[in-house]
Amino acid sequence: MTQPDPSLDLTDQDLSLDDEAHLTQAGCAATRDLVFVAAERLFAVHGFQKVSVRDITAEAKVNLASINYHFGSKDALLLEIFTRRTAELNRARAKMLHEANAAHAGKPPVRAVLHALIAPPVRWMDPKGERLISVQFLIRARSEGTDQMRDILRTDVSHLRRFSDALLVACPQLTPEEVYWRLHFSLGLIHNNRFAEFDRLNTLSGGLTREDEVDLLIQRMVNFAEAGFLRA
Amino acid sequence: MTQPDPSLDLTDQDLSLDDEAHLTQAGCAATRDLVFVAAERLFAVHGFQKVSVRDITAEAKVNLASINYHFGSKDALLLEIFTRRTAELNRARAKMLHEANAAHAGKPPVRAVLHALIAPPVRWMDPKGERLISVQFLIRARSEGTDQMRDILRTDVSHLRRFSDALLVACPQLTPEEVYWRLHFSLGLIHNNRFAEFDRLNTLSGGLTREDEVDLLIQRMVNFAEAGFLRA
DNA sequence: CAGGATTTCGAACAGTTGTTCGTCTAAAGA
DNA sequence: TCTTTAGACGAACAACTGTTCGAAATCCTG
Repeated sequence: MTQPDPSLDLTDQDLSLDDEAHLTQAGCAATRDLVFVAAERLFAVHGFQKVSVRDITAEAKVNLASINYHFGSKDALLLEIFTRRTAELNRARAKMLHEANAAHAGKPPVRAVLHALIAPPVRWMDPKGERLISVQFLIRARSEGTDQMRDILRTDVSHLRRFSDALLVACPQLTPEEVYWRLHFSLGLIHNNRFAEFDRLNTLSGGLTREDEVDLLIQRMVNFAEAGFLRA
Repeated sequence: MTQPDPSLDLTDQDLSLDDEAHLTQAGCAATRDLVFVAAERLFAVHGFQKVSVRDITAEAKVNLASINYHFGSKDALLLEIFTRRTAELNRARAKMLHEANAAHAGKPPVRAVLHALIAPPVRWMDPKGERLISVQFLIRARSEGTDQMRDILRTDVSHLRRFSDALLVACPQLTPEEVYWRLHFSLGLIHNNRFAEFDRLNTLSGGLTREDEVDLLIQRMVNFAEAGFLRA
């Protein structure tokens, strides 16, 4: 690592941030946090428009006016959930890309880059974990989100560019345009994995009940994407 | 006010059906058709929940009660658009698969099967055509649709099974489970190609303004998916 | 043209939406 | 102890939702 690329690197504070630092101290769940988790769950399950502020406050067992008092508006609450979860996901991806860079002298192979891109969100999909609703929320935000959310996704190319730069280094035979398209396709593998689709696939394949199902799914996805990148 | 019976399934004699046979004769756009096209457009652009019946009737320049009179309810209108467009898309795909079977003595290669799966919806995405809103509507229905719509998609495995069967024949070295997963991934390539994402990609790649852009995109997607299937 | 059927129209319905207001409670600071 | 202040609470607001109804208008057939 004679000349570290700043775009592929991470600042130390990025990697050490605590995702749950926002919670009220002493683990005491304040009204604000109750609203946050209830809203995220309901939004993830039923969609943004179908959930009213009364549904949220009822689920959180707090007063109706709490949302407007603590977050300003329903849309502001939505946006705060979105920005926090997006930052967490980006951080997890950046951390894995950082480790891949360290392990391969700044030139990680295609498979390592794709793994850093795919593994974090798919790991969140583990039904045993409590991150499932967060990734379901983020996937929903991609299509049902407000214009402001989509602007954030669109202007957040700096995060995506770390991966496209790494893939360009790993695939010198490909033009940048080709790399961008195949990266786009790889992202499509992830976004299509909402859990409603899992049922549809279960009808065909016979179920996903294995214990290590998530890791196996990651391997399948990385295999598929890697083949698309290694193609001539 | 008789309801049509659009069958989502398809037999070989259906391949010659006219998609626009439902329109009022002599091209005269009746109120029902005005509502249909206006609703499809608004739903595709703004989403299902954000569009009210007053938005639709205003866009169509018809009376407010027209939706309930001609379709029964807002949800029934939504469902009719969905079933019709789904049937049209399935028919186009089945026709291409049928032709691939005829051209390859019943054993088409992987590439031909994937092309039959990918080309029809991506062709609809051509901004020059008038099918763009239809495919945008269908993509939206996949995540925002009612439970009834998702039931139709989930139980419509007979359509998808034609392709999985053809892929099983073309890839005898793969287990059925592997084929189903890779087919799932290939579908993800398509569903991720909503046009909002195109802008995001444009920021990276520099724009998609070529005349034959759609055909080139189909080639890229088929290349990517084929590589994933031909992988050992 | 007559008259039944079909469609259009305006108005209103009852319910839900996000938000706001004034008041009350309770803990912290001086 | 008195004052300040952040938060919780119930009630209400105005706007909007999908739907329904009866009357008016139009079309089609005999």
